[in-house]
Amino acid sequence: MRYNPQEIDKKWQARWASDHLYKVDDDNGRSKWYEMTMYPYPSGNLHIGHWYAMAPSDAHARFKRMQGYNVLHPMGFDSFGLPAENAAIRQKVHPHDWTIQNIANMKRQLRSMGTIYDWTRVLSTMDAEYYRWNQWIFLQFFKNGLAYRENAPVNWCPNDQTVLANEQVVDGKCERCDAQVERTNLEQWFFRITKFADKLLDFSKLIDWPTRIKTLQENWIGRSEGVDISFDISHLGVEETELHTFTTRIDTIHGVTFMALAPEHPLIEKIVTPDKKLAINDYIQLARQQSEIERLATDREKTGEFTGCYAINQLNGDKIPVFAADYVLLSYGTGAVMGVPAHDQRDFEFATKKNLPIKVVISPENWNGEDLPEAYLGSGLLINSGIFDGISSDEGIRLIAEHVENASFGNRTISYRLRDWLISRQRYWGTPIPIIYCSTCGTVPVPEEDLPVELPRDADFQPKGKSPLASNTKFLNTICPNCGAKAERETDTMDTFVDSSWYQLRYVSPNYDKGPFDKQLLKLWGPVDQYTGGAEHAVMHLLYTRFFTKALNELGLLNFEEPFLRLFNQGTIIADHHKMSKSRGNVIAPDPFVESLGADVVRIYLMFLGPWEQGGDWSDSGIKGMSRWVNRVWDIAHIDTGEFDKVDEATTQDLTRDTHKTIRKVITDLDRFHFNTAIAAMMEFTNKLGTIALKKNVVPAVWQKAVETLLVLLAPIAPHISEELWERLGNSYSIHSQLLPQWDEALAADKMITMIVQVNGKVRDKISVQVGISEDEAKEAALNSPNAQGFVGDKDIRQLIYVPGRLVNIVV
RNA sequence: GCCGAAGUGGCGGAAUGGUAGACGCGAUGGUCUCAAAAACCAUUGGGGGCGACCCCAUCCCGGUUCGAGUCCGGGCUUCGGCACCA
Repeated sequence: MRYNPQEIDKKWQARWASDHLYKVDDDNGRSKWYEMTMYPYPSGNLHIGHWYAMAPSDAHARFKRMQGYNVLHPMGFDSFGLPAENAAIRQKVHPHDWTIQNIANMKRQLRSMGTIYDWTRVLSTMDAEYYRWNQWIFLQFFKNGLAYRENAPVNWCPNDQTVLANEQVVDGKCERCDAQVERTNLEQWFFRITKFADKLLDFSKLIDWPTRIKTLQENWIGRSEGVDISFDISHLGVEETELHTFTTRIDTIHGVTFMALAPEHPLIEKIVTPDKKLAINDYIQLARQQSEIERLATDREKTGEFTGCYAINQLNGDKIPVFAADYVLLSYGTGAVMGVPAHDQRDFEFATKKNLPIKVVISPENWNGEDLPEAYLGSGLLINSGIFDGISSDEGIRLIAEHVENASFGNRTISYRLRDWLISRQRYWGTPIPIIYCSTCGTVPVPEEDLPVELPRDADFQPKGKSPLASNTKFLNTICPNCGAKAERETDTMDTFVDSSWYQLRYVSPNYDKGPFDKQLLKLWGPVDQYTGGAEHAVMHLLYTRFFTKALNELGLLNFEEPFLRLFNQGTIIADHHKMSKSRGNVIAPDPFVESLGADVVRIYLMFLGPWEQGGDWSDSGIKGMSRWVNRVWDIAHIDTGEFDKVDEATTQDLTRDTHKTIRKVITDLDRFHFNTAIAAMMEFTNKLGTIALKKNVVPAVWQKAVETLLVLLAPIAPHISEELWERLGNSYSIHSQLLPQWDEALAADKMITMIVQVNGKVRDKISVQVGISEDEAKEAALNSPNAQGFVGDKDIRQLIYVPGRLVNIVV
């Protein structure tokens, strides 16, 4: 009887389903372990990248289960989003129907992997019973000032006819459709994530996150301490009497020779002098056509236009020309820069281009007044700085900040690169924002009891520059919940990152209808102990969900502050040394391999390819090795020990030792996601069993134990074949309800070891010695080694290095 | 430009500062077969020697150490992320 994966996979998948083997009890007396992998977008097919994320995480969750934990390892679908809407536009399929079909297919594929997902807990974000709680959370945020509406410049994708967050613009192009992004203004809903900037910088409550991800988030938040300093423009006769700018280098304030405003800065239109108006308007038009990313390109020449106006530096009375310059961003700081060409490289380039004076206020070492070839960014003694001359620039930062605060020219402040989270989408396939606009009462939140605001099935979702919901009058027209007058609904929907910002809370009680989650059950399960997923979500998803957790915590809805205590990022899988892509034609489809070789072989290969953390290189020939191994395990499990007639005590002891060594290696490796080396250890063990099977020289009971151990260790990785062989060996169902064996250090310990004999650090001999050998005995044995003696000769022995259990190094 | 990760046989990859190349793929030879496939056995970093063995070898150049793939300094290359952040 040969191993027949097609039959065995189906047999056990059906049995596990009908027995509800993976149904999770909320409280079964064991310690909880909540392990999640990032849920997929239901694009229609699980590709090998999905498998690469899910098979190892499933194996790890199974491993924890067999360690005795009560494991929750759920699965769901990120089912709102643009691809469904694009498919609807292209293929005239309703996004709902398209997504439902895809989910059905992907569920089938996920089952074919032999996963432990509890399908009674599956969630899908497009369900009204899910997104109503998006709306509910939105209302809580709104009531607590964490959601607000503002007219703001946004990235506009002309192709998708929609707004993109800065984070979703890649290389000046739309992340999803690659169209060149433009800039425009719209009324948008925001979540006030910036309020949590400092809390998000605090990683102290995390148990284990990659430093890399923490650094990325730190840089993304981009906290910098500085001074908000104002320049006097009261003489210009406009409403504003001061021009505010943020600087981290207040010590260079006396070196300001120009001001640069972002072209979109509202002040520009007001202050521009009549003779400059034409040129400025042209410049603003030009800047508007450029995406933010284009404007930020470092190799670009600095451009700008003089507004004809001057601002007054209140520290020294200098008259400073004000420019519009597109290297200044409206979205950072105050949208205005004080230009200090001598001590900032960008300002230096701008000043050079515009022939502006370069005034040195920090003296570089050994500087004797010549022109600077580039900006001097270092510290030094202040010069040309009035009463601050002669003090160090580092001290200047403190003293001048104090001075401007006392003089009411400015305030010490903290600026962040992080911007508030724009959640409005002018799209159909998403969560409607639960807001009503009334001509009398203004912006009115939908009462909680009226939730969900359901997404209507019929809508014209062809993009027309505004939300498809705006053309659905049945949806649009409503009654003001406040005064009963005719009113209109908000027609924007929410960013799908809202869905994924709290889904981990919903899995705990996916059908709960009195709130987003059952608080009691969440006390039991939350927070997530282990999260796994790709590093591409380092800043967006992971930052947003941390923000949600902290905000819900602050609103008293959660008793913890971090969503994911441990995070593991797997690498990406490539094929034949290249990134998989349709154009290259090297995309691996998992289904054919599952059909021909079985799910277990595909699972094993994905985990064997390389370290999970670093990704792996798939090759069609490599997977054959896994098939061979699994077949060898099959054969070994079928060996009849009745024929073992040359029993040898020493070999039997070796087998016991190898069994315990293998347990130790596999368990410690699986715990740390080192699947590849755990599998290698099991292969080695299999090879040893194969040799023994030929020699028939061990005690049958020890053999039996060794084979069963191998199967139990294999179970998390290859659930089907291990279950089948477990049954064939006469054990009771199910192997997946077994506990992993414990290893015994004493039994795993070697008796004889190979000791290395080195002469001057070079290996000259390998001798077999007792484990407990004393230092003196070891040294003597080393000196007596004939091989080593040949290299020592009659030279003086200067030193003998002894490393217990390892080597002796003879230094001559 | 900045930040991060990585560079080891023909290939994917193993190696608490202590036997470099575990495990697997591929290749070569053999067994089985009419033949092939599959499977199994053996060999497989390069060079030298009849041989026990010897020399060289972990991107490059230095350093620390009895001993470096591993630690330190400098450089090169690849991949990933971020990027005029005032």
